[in-house]
Amino acid sequence: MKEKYFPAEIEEKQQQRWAEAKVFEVTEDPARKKFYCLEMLPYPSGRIHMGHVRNYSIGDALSHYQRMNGFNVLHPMGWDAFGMPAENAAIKHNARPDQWTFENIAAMRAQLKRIGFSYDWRREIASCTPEYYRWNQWFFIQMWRRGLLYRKNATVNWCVKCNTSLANEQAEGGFCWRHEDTPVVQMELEQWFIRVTNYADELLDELDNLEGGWPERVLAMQRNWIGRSQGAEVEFAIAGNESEKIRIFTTRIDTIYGANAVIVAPEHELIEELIASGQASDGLKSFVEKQSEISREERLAEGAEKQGVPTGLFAVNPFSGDELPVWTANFVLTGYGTGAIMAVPAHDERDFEFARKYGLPIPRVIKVAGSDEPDDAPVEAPFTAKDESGVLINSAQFNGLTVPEAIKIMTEYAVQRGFGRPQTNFRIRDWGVSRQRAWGTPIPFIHCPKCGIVPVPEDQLPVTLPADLNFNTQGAPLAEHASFVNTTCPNCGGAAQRDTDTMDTFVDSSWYYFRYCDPHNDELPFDPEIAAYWAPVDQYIGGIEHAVLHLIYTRLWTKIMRDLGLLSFGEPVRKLLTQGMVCLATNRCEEHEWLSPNEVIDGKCKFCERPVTIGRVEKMSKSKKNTIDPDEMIREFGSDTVRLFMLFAAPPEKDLEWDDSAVEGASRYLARVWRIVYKWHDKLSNAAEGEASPAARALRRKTHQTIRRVSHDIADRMNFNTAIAALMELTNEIYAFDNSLKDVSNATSSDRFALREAIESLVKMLAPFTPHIAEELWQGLGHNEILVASPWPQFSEALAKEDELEIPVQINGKMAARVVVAAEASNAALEQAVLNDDRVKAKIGGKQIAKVIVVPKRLVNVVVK
RNA sequence: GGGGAUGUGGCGGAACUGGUAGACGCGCGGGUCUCAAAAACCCGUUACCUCGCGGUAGUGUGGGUUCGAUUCCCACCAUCCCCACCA
Repeated sequence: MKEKYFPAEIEEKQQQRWAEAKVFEVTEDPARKKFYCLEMLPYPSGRIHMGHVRNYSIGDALSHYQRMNGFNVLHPMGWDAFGMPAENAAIKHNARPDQWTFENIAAMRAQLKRIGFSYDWRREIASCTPEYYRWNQWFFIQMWRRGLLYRKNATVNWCVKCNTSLANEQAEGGFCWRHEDTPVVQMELEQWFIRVTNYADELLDELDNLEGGWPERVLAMQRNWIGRSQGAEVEFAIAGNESEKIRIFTTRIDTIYGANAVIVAPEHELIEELIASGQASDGLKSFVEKQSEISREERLAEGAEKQGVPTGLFAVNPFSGDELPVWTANFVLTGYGTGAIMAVPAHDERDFEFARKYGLPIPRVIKVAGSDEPDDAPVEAPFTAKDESGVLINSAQFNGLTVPEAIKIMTEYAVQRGFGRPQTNFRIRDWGVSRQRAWGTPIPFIHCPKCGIVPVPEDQLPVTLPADLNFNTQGAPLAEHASFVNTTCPNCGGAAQRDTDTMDTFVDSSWYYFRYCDPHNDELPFDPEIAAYWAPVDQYIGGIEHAVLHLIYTRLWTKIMRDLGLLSFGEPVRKLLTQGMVCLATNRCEEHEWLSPNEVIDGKCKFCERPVTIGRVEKMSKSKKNTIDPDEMIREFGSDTVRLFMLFAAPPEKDLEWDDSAVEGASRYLARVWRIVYKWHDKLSNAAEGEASPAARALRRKTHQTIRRVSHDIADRMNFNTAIAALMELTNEIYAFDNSLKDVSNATSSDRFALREAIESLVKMLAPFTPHIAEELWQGLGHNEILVASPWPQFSEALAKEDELEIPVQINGKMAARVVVAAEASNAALEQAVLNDDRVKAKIGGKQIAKVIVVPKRLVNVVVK
């Protein structure tokens, strides 16, 4: 063992030992408990960044801990390898996207191996390989057969930069998820869709079961996104043409006697008919035209002012028989519900605003239960409560019912009379999965002029991407590749054409971690029996940005796989941790804009010496140049130091600010551990438990308390920061003990026993966080077995127990004194000790003791008057 | 507008189910060692008053519950995130 800590020398050496011993390679073993620890797979952009390092350091710490605790730990890594950057590289540098991608993968894999994460590399997958994406195609065909995949002409989100359509989830607030400055435009296109709505109820309801294992905000975001709303559809006949109906959706059928209008979206088919048949007024035509011209963002940006025009038609309220004017207005949306509503101004904010603006009547039909306000009192503000506080008035035979009763009874009434029915609507839509890109999974269908859409026979999968695509084209490279497109129909044998869309890359990541379970299977995506052993994932770790993207898709896909008979469960992830971002302050120079940390010298710009403005602490990003390169840090300090810093500086779910001094602190700590182990490593043999000095007993107590605390902090809370703090405390105790001995030769056998126990426990417990130095020190202590495959230390309650306790004493809840008592002292003895204490007596003085509250082993509060 | 989260020293953060607020680390100050410096080791570090013993205040703000509140309840303020004319 060397005297000084040189990370570069030991890290590679220990990585080789692990690789040779295959300690991270696992197979199914029904006799052992499994633990599946998963980190979100990266896109192979070319370089690992600090966000990755943090994510994988968290997962690695947990994996090591569970492995040392006897679990059969599956800890894999792979590449989400399809997507736009490869295509952009192909266009820009005339490269091949597959070559570009595989070069990046090689570079990043080498980086991950240098950091020494405990992956089973035999299970590595890349989603751009035919061995992988063939199963995407297989899934599509299974889904097609079950009606879960379909094709329809639809208005889709289109990003002009990506030059492709996007799912709703990828068009956040009207902007492309990859180009935050690029508004999404709407486009008519025939597309492939996955029938998410079949699973909407289940996707929502099962979120309740994830409570406790998933962060509350992710659950809230998913609930929000799925957006279930229960109500009813009601048909209003058009006056004078009773065979024609307008179907409206409402969650408040109880307010229907208060409707003053029916309002349809400007895109509603009724409007189209009116325009087509020449019945539309000029005002209506120009209004509709204007609405179609302005984009979604412009509509929202215009301050959301409500605008509408009457259509000239009237509709009959099926409950009251009233004829209501039919309007069209900008705030009624096509694509949600039926694209038509009834307006009830007295009980809806929007309808109230609209009625005021256009001078429509505002009849009230609900009032506060028990109020003696007259039923025809003018409405000052809409009354929208949907609970028992509202009672129906002005509603014929339904008067007197509470709102919830009325909703139920009036819906039933509508069903009986045949003009309505209960209806549940969702905000979530079917998933548009076609992309007009070339670097993705080809959609395995053939368009035959005679037979229509025909799936590629399963024994002809995969449909592979041609290697010689031409990316320097205005159009779609796949569609222009004649030998790819032109084929024969598997059904009739006639000439036919392949589908030229590719799949959304979120398909790839929807099921990849099941493939890790059985990565080389060439008959199925995975063997259901093998998956049944490893899955579901016990702990998943990744960024919050996937809360409503990947994490909804993968829950959906799991349910589909269950229905295909591949799985026996529908929720893929037991526990989810959304780790915080890695942040750094930005620097800005007037002349040279964003500056990287090493372009700032003494607060001045390196290039022009102008003073630099320090900006906000933000997520590390290339564009703002506030990044720290993991490779540089690891070269300077070693992988262990970088990991230790990241795990110690903040709890995993919080944002982490990079701090050079704190990194040095982490490095200093490891050197400090090294020195004390070096000092004793060859002097701890022949130690016996024997009669221990008080100091040795105290050290043993600290050791066992630390084992208890660290185990709890990792396993039950994933609070690595406090676990590491506990290890630092133990280290300080070891130093104090070492100092108290003055000289190595003073140590008795039992002193050395206590020291050995403390030092060996410390080294073992460092293994999850800083595996290389721990492994090296373990060897230095004379152990031949591999530490990261050795058992976690166990603590003894008896040794962890304190002999004496220092009990705080309060007088009327304020801190007054401390008394030392035996740990076993009874409540009565404790109370007696407190009341006999001179300081306590003095503080009580002449006051009378009203009562004494004794919290065993914790505190005594004397209440005086 | 609806929903979710966060708020503790100079800084990152501790405080388990209501029980000694500030663990651990960074930074800062002091000491030991040294010709000197670095490193290392040791001590101190919420604020205010006090030479010291000690005292007072203190976990965004204002209330409440309790013997006792960073922790529970109510209202408010600030910051961040998600959804948003969704009927």
